Amino acid sequence: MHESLVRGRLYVTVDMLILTVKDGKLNLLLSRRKDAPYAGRWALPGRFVGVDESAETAVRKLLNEMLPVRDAFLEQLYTFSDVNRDPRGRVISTAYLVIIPGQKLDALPEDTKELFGQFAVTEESERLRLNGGDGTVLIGSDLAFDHGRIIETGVLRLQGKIDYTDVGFRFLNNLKAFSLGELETVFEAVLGKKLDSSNFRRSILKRYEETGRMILTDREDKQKRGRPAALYQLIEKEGKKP
Amino acid sequence: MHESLVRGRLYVTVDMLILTVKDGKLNLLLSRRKDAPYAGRWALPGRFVGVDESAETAVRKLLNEMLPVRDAFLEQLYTFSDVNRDPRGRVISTAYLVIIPGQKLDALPEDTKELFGQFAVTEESERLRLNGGDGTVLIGSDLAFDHGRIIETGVLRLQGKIDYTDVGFRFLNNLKAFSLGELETVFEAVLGKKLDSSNFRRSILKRYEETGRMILTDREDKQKRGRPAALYQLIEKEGKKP
DNA sequence: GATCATTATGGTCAAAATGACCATAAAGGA
DNA sequence: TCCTTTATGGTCATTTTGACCATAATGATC
Repeated sequence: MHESLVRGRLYVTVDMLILTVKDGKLNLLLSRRKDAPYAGRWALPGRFVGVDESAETAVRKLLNEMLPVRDAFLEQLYTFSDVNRDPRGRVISTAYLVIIPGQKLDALPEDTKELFGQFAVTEESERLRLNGGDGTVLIGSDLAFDHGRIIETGVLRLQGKIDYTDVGFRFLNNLKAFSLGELETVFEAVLGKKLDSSNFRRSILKRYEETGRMILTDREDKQKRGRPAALYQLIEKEGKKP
Repeated sequence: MHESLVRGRLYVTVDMLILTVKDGKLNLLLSRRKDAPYAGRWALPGRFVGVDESAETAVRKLLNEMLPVRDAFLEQLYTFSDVNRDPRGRVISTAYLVIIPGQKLDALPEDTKELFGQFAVTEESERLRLNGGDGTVLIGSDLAFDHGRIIETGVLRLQGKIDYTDVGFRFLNNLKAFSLGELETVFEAVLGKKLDSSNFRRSILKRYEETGRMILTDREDKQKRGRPAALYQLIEKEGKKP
C-alpha cells in the first residue's frame, strides 16, 4: 500500500471523462501520471474529494485547474468501488462525464494543451481503442487503475442517452447558433457511424423544433464549403438534478 | 455534529430503495429510525461502507441482514454527495435500487415484516406520495435526510428504464414461469397508468420472444379467475456490470 | 464565367411501429 | 346456464422510420 494513504481509511475521489468532438471523432482527454502507482501511464484526471465539497464541486475545481473553460456540462456517470481498484488503499471514485465544445479546446494556449493528451475514441469489435494524434494507440488495459472500464462505461452511457436526451447539444460550440449539420457531426462522432442527413434533420426538427425546445434564428452559417446552413438556438429550461 | 462521527473525515454509506409490486402498486420498504438524527422518521435502509467491502457488497450484506431473500436484483442509482445532507458530518451515499419479487415479501414471517414499513408509491401532480397500509401518507420532506429526493430520483429512473431494459422482469416471482398479465401488472404499477393489454403483449412479444430472449413454456397459469395464461420463461444471459 | 464538388434542405414511398379499438376463448362464480 | 373475468388475437388508421432521390446555394477549379 502506498504510504500517503492511511491504512484502514476509505477515500473518495472523482474522475473526469472530458469529452469533445474534433474532426468528426469523439475525443477524450487524459493526463499522464507523474507519480506511483502507474507512473507514466495515461489516466483520467482525478482528485480526492475534500470534506467540505460535494463531488460535483470537486469536479468543477479539478476542471478549472486543468482547463480555463466556463461552460462545461457535467453529468455523474457511476461510482466505482471495487476494493482493489487502487493499490494505494481503499479509494472509491465517482466518475463524471464532462462535455466540452470542441472549439473551446482548440482555442486554448499551447502550454495548456501540453498538459494532457487528446485521444480519439473508437470501438473495434466491441473493444475500446484510443488513438492519439501522434499515432499512439491505447487499449483499456494500458490505462491506470480501472480507467479503461470507466471509459467503456462512459461511452456506452453517452451513446445510450444521445437519442433521448439533449446531451448531444452540449458538444456544440454555441447553443444560441448552431446548424443541424454540426449537430449531426456530433451524433455521428458519438455513435461512431454515419447517419442519413435527411432523416436526422426530420427527427431533430420533430423532437425539438415542433416542441418549442429549439428555434430557427435569422442567421446563417457560411463558414464551410457548400450551401449556407440555417442556424438554430436551443431553448434552455431549468431542470432539476439529477 | 453527531459525536459518533469524527469531524474532518468523510464517510461513505449505501442506501437501498427496496422496491416491489403489490396489489398492482409499486411499493417501497422503509425503516423507522431509532436514533438521532431524525429519530422516529421513516428512512431508506442504509449502512456505512466498510473499508474491506465494495458498495455493492455492502448493499447485499445490509439486505441480507434485513430480509432473508436470495435473488434480489441490484442496480446502482446515483451517488448523493451534498455537503450538508447528513447533520452528523460529511457522509456521501451511493443509492441502489433493490428489486424484490412481491410474493417473496409476502412469504416472510410476521416478525420480519414488522421491522419495516411498506408504502405504495404514487405521484400526485409530479409530487412523490407514500401511502402506508394503515392510512399513513408521507411526502418527501417527511423522510430523514435527503431520502425524499433519492426516492424521486429512483422512481424516475425506474420509469425511464422499464421500456428499454428488462428491469421490469425483476419484479416477477418466477423468471422461469410468468404470464404476460403479471408482467403487464408490473409495468402498470411502475408507470402508474393502465396499459392496453393487447398492445402491451404485442410489444413484449416482439422485443423478447422474436429475439429469443423469452420463450413460451408448455405450462399454464390457472391461479386467477379467467382464462388460463400461457407461461413464459426469460432467457438470462450473462451481462457485464455496469 | 462555366463547371464541379460540397453541404444543406426538402420530398417521396414503402415498411414498420403505434394507438385505439373490437372479437373471441377459456376459465370460475352465481 | 349465464355472467364476469382474464387472456389472447386481429383490424385499421395514423405515425414513425429507413432508404432513397431531387434541388438549392455556396466555394473551388479551370
